[in-house]
Amino acid sequence: METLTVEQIAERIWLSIAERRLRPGMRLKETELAEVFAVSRARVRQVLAMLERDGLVVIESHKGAVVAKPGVEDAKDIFHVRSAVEQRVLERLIGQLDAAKMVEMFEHVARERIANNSNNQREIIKLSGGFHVMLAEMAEAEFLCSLMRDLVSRTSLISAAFRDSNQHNCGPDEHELILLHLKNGDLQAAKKAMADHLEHVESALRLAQDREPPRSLRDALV
Amino acid sequence: METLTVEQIAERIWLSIAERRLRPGMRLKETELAEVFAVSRARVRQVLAMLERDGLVVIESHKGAVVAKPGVEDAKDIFHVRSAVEQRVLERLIGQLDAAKMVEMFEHVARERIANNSNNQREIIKLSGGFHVMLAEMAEAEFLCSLMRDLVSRTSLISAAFRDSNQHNCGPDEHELILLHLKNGDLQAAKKAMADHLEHVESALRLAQDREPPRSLRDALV
DNA sequence: GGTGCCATTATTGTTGACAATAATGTAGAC
DNA sequence: GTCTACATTATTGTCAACAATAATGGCACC
Repeated sequence: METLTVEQIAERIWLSIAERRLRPGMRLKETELAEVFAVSRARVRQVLAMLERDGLVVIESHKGAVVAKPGVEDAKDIFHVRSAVEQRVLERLIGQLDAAKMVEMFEHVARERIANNSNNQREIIKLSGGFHVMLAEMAEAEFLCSLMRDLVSRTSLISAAFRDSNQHNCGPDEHELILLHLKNGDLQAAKKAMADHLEHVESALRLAQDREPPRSLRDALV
Repeated sequence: METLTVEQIAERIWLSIAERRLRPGMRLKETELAEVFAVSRARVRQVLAMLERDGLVVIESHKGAVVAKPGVEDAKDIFHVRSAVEQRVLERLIGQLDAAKMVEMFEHVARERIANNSNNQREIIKLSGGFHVMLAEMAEAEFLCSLMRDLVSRTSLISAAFRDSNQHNCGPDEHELILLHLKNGDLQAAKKAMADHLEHVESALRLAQDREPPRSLRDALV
């Protein structure tokens, strides 16, 4: 059996969080993860460090890692920053588009639709986040790209923490609408569609109050 | 002698980059760093991973770490995102201010001025970047804070790469002006002052062309 | 019976040795 | 003399054992 790379393990954990199999506040013991993924603890440590930088887990010295538990304020801030960054991505993207990129983008949405129809939750999660990262990549701005990756992973966590059901909330139709406006070269319409899309995602959550039950006795008291 | 922590080493390296003692493209060998700071290679590795996430170094598999060499486009993008984020920080900050914070902020500027007068380059660099991070901290938004830290460190690198002399370019006067507007509760004026300040910093650089001489033969040819 | 203290255990943090990989230098063939 | 193939070296990647720390449970004492 091939040993998993750091990135592969990180993605697996990210997916588990997005699928709400790993809930905010849950502890991630190094030895446990090492056994599950059949790798050394050193590698698990790298993975956890990476997940921490993406805001998915928090690590306390000599205490270990737990899945991060974003508050309502965190969520609102991230959505606000994200909408600003997505606008910036579109601004840059409109000047960098060509036919090949356009095709690739529509193909991505097509894959989203297939996953949606077959109700493949894992693929749906990967692809709907991936759409926004792809836009940033095609804008060919290194920093925007890494920032978007960060924002998407944090959004996944927020979505997992505050969403009611296991249903995804980032459908292919709205993505396609953005692409259509881009294809027409209508930047303003694309930005509007993006803003609406993000607002739909945010409003699908219950950000009014912290509804999450505490994960442990400690959480209930602290 | 006390062994240095990961953060301390990272700061030392960051300072060296900001002071242009470490130039973009320079190689950072693990064993070398381990000797210099008298720590194990494992710790150096953690430091390098941290610096990579901050965009200060790039790590290639089996090749090692080199000081990042931002391009003009990178620089412009980072400044653009930064100005947007700084505006957001001020918006949040205006609602979170109290007398104690105000005092602390003016004290920070006072320290900047002292460092400026005594021409203590190291302190100047630390404090002028620290000013913006402090603002984000006082806005009490976790994500904005970590994002600002990231942006400030990337800005330091850009500044080191594109600035002509070793002179700093983020003086205390403009910082104080922002604080005065905040004290008066004039958000618009504060935002304007911040935008002007960032523009001054950016225009002090030579972003028109890549002036950096190549760091190695390879760079000159590739 | 409750409470504070100490021993035990579980978990993280650190280190040095070893393996894998890429860069460098060298010798031989043409 | 130049080029290619091979050996050497330098550097990074990986791991498993050890040390340090915090959580747990038991015991005496009040």
